[in-house]
Amino acid sequence: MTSQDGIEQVLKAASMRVTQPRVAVLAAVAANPHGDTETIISAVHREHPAVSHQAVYDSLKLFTSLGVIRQIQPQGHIARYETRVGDNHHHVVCRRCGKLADVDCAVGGAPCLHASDDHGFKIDEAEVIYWGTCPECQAELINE
Amino acid sequence: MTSQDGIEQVLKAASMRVTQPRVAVLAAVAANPHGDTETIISAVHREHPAVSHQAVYDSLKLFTSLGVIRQIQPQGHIARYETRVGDNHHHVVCRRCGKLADVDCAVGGAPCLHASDDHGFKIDEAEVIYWGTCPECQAELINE
DNA sequence: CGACTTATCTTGACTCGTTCAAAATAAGCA
DNA sequence: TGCTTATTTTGAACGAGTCAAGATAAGTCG
Repeated sequence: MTSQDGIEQVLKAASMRVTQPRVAVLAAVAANPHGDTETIISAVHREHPAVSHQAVYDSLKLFTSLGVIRQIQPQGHIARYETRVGDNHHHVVCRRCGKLADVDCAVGGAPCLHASDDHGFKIDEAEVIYWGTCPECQAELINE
Repeated sequence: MTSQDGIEQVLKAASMRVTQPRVAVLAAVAANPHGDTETIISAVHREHPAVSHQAVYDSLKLFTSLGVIRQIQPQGHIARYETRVGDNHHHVVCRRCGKLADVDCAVGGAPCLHASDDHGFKIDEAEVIYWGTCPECQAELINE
């Protein structure tokens, strides 16, 4: 799905050009699960030093709107990206160090999607973020 | 709970001073449900023109850490605040205009708090944000 | 009640992730 | 191979939020 060919398919299907920066960005996101923008930019630069940060931002935004990648941005943290989309999974965030991990839906397919009173809103997505403390930080807290 | 006396109780219990800016900020948050920082600052200024934006930021952070108010910050939007805390309710956000509404828990007391696999994280909160389109925006979209 | 201590506030500069805009480049078509 | 125009590069700008130093006032103690 994020293979070289897959990328081209997706882009062409959306009438978008297949460019080096775009391919590099998608590869970087796939290679750095939950990586933030900074990480993605660095990863891209390793292979293609000439790619500008702007191109990375543009590509990330494009892929996000196409549904190929997903942006996650917990409160107080900068944006992170992942290629795992469409399976309705959620995330746990460590309050202390900001680490992020995937969490499959507790309830099944599309949990929590029905609010008790939706105020007339037409809801299309339920985003769940679990907050807590990661194993490493738990250990460090004990040693203080 | 956010009455004049209540505020003093909370602050004193935490060994914090009861100051004009703090009282004004809490009153402003109570009077502007889901108001963003800009709104809170304006509201405070109406009564106390001399209060600085920094004092507002400080107070908001203080009250948030004390658990008196809650900060909500959907992706791509600036921080908003509300005084309704401790009842585990969630929010719907309009993708189009950013409007925010309260949503009571669909499942009951503390839904979704148990992740299927928590990766060793010690989870203390489940934050749910529903994304959709508010009634007004639905109407406008039809008229286009 | 008045002086003191220090938490809190004011002021104003600054950070940093992200966006904007114009000129240069290269992807894809003919 | 050349052309058209979507993308990129470049470099400046934005804005919510933070930092730091000195001024102020809340609470305390005599």
